[in-house]
Amino acid sequence: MESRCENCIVRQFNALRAMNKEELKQVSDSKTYKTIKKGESLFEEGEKLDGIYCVRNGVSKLSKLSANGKDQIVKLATKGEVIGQRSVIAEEHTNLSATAVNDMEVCFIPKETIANTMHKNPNFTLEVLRHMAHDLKEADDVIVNMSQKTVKQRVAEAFLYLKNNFGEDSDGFLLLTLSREDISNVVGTATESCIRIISEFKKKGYLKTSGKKIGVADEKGLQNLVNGF
Amino acid sequence: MESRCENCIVRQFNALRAMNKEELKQVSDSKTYKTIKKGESLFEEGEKLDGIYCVRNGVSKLSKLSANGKDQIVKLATKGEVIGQRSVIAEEHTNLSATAVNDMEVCFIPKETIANTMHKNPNFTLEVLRHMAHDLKEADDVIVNMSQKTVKQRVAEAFLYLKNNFGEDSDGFLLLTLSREDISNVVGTATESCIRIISEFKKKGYLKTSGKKIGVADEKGLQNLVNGF
DNA sequence: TTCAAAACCTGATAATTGTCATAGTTCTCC
DNA sequence: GGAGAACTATGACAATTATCAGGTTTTGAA
Repeated sequence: MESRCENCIVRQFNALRAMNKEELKQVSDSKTYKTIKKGESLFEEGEKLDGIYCVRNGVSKLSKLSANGKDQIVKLATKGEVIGQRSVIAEEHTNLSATAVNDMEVCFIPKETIANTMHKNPNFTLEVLRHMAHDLKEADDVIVNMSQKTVKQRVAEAFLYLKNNFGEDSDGFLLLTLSREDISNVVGTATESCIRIISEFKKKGYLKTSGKKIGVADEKGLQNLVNGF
Repeated sequence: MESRCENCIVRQFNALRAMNKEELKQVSDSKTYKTIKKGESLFEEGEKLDGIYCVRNGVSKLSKLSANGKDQIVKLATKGEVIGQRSVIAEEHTNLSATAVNDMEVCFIPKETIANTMHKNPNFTLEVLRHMAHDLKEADDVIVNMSQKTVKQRVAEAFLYLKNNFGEDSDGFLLLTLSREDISNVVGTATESCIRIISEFKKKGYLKTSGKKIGVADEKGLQNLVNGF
């Protein structure tokens, strides 16, 4: 399953696209390939990271344990995204835990390789900066949603997000299946409340289910709910 | 009130510390000095920015209007901090509005000057990146607090934050006086709920007031509350 | 100084959300 | 293929928080 970064499609989605051939070669030579099984963790909150992870396949949840014992999922990272860069750049311990939501394939790139390129290639650093600027905007938007929208609106928004970012199969069911608990932890609510709202949405025709799978049945309806109608 | 950036103390707190003499001269020559009165806005959400603001004095709230008509304050920026860099770096319209909470003095630096330095000086870009990494961490923490802590805990936390980041006078009253509405908008709650909790904290001896001024009277007590005791 | 507007405060009530208890369902793995 | 674990579901109730309505106090501008 190993391959050369130069030919990696995934790279097109992240800051590594700004690297030149020589730099990519260095990454290719120093990287290690890993598989992580569903439920296993890439790293835990507070750990010191020696490099960053580039996701080739699968999805990871980035979460933080709060004082009341609940995990808050802050972000879901999928194919093409890089995990751990914030901590490596700031030279701090990680602020979040990363856990595989399904089976994953990732490349681990040692921090020295990254630091090396950042000192030599301003374009790469700038590209990393742009990606982080984007992450920051998203985080700010999440803050506003968390504090100003009702749980019902946030659940609706979560399903629209899952549909638009992870897609659906030919029958209209979400490709990324999260447990009810994970959905609650994205939304920031009690699992029971989340389940109740999903049931309600099903009754109202906004969602459909088939076994464990959930699908968006009425995107407009959900969108109206999010917008407060 | 004009002065040379080379001698500006404020610069020590932000990414401009990584600039060399020549670059600072360029900033000094292109910057403009502005004063903004309490309540006036530096920019509104959705505007296109032609540069960044470096705060020399005063405090600005960065907020976003949500669908229900309430402002959510995402960050308070004070002396030494830079405002608008995210939007300039990402070359996007601003995501937040910036409004002066009290009278401000700021320097406006055209984006060309910044872009110019970023392309030439990797250390500067890296320093900007580090600051943004820090902002992102703080934003992630806010997300967790918003979704997992009660309003009471968040109010307690807000006062501890105000004390530790903006200081208090010799009588122990907060130097930064926010309206009850602004506090609610930081905490993400209804103004009435916020006022009620402030009253309660006063009765319990956690806070003290004198006219419009509020002071932290029992830091330990507030901290315990935040931690869930 | 005065008066209107804004800010602050409190009570009553309703709506939202969380918690606890319990039961059904699905999944896993021996 | 069956036992136990984990996940999903629902009801009853409690706690939290928002909303509305009415006051008082403070502020700022004429």
